[in-house]
Amino acid sequence: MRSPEQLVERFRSEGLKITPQRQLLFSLLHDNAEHPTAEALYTTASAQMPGISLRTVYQTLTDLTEMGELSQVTFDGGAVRFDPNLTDHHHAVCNECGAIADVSIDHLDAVSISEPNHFSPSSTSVVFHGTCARCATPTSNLDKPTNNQTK
Amino acid sequence: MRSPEQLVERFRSEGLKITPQRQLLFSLLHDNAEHPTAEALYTTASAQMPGISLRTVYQTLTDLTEMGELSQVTFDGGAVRFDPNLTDHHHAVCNECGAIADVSIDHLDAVSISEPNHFSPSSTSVVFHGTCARCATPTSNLDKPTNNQTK
DNA sequence: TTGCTTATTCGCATGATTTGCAGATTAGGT
DNA sequence: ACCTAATCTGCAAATCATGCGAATAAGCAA
Repeated sequence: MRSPEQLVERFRSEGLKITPQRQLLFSLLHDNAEHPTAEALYTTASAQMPGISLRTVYQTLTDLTEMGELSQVTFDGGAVRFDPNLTDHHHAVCNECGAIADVSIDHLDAVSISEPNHFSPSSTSVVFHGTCARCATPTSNLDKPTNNQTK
Repeated sequence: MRSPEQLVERFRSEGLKITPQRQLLFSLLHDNAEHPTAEALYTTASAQMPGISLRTVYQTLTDLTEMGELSQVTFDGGAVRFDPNLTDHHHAVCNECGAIADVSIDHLDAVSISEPNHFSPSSTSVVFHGTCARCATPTSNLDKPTNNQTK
């Protein structure tokens, strides 16, 4: 996703209005690597802007997705999560705390479908499930984030 | 998933009852490579057994999943789909018709996470999006299945 | 076969997530 | 300051899934 400033420019140039709700969401999403759900963003946004509507959060997220500024991802059937990272990347989901990390992958080009089934892939996504560094460390469990997994 | 006969044995040995509803679902799931949703199974089951409850379908699917006879998969935030294929495999989703094919993958072991982020993956799943053989063929579009994608 | 016990089925209510709709509000230009 | 279209908001409703209690039936024993 572009910077809040660039998004303001883009919205202006497309005749869309710059509202405080949108600006807040721009800033909450900027460089956000937490893959938040709409509810999570709503909670955070509400703290800074009491009265903002969940409906508006959904609307803005949908708009940004349609503009290609966000992508949506879901893991294991939970709620949709929003990802402002537009670079080519994949995800690692921690089974313990539910954290989702962006990861780059080497040698993905080596992966191929075994059977000659004539499927023409246009994109490939990889999801790792496992244990994140924080949860793997036996010491200082106090620092562990609570489980954010939806399902 | 095991054969319906083997499942009957397993259920018996665990003190579970063999009901006609369960037997029907065993047969509908056996060798089923369509990755059906609970609703889809309910529709098919209802044709053969009018009056069967959607609740029972969900219940049986959950039971089989907890027994390790089925796995659940979701793509792009749609409804949960059930997969009786217990072998190590991945999926190819057709963007046109929504069909989901099981695929085996070569050289998956070559894939690795680039960053030294200390994430310990216990499993890796790959999903290809693209065009299936049937939809890629310009001729005989009449044979094309209708779009089954949920979202 | 009859009857008993308990698992199972069924239908409805409920929960979670997301979208549709319509009226109130406001950004941005005149 | 005023206008108008875009936006926000709250609520209803759609979709998918699960909890719960009453009715039913499978499997066993006599």
